[in-house]
Amino acid sequence: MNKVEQILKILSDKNRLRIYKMLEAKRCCVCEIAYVLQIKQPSVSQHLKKMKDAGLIMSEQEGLWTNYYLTPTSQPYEKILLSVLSEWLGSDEIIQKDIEQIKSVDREMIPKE
Amino acid sequence: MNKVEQILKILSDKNRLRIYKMLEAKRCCVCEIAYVLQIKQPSVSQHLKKMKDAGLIMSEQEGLWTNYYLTPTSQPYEKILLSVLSEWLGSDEIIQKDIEQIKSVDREMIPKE
DNA sequence: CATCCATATAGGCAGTTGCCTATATAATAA
DNA sequence: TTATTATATAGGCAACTGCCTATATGGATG
Repeated sequence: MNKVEQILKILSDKNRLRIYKMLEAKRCCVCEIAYVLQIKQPSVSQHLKKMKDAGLIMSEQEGLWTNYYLTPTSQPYEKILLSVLSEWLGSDEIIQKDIEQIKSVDREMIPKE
Repeated sequence: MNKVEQILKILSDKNRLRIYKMLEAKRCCVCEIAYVLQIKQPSVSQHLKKMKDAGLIMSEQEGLWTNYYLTPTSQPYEKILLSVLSEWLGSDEIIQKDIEQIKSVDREMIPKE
């Protein structure tokens, strides 16, 4: 039950749901996500840390950038749960705009606060 | 997204997950749930209120007792999500004990504090 | 009516959350 | 090395959570 509870807790936050869907669309760095969510970079880092600790996402260094991406889950229940959530969220307007935006954003061009 | 978020938030609590599975097993009154969860009656009432506000459960008066039961959902995504969660939780030891206990408990015989 | 009983509500408290600003870290570039 | 840049971490703060105790509510019964 703890694993279920943990995943539900992690995903029961609007911004983390948005992050999840963005990472589904493409690998993202912290500043891209911060730009789309319109919150400060440290807040994004904290969300990503929680999601990473829960095993939902992973990261890879690319120079100065850290690219985050979804963990390819093999656990059947988790897999199904996430895909249902993903589909459900797919019909959300904000999510749709996020995906559009994250796909077109250029990480080199993001104004630095 | 708000609906998704709300449901995830409601279910991201261990005791509420246990309540959900108990109500799946049978209609329960507050004192039965309090007995199984080993928490005080007001705490159970509060959990139930939240779950009811989220539309997850409903209640019906039966004399002094209030019987709670799962809302028959027609919303497809919610339905699938809940059934996946339910299956996943079905393999949990604590949940299994809860179900056994809630099925055999006699509401007339619960020691009053 | 008055009492009893199951449940609901109010209020308090400690722990958690999500955001922020300030600062540290680590990789790159000059 | 020093400066720059992206990210991580620390610390603070207001809001929220889940539990408790005390009390209110309302149906059932004598």
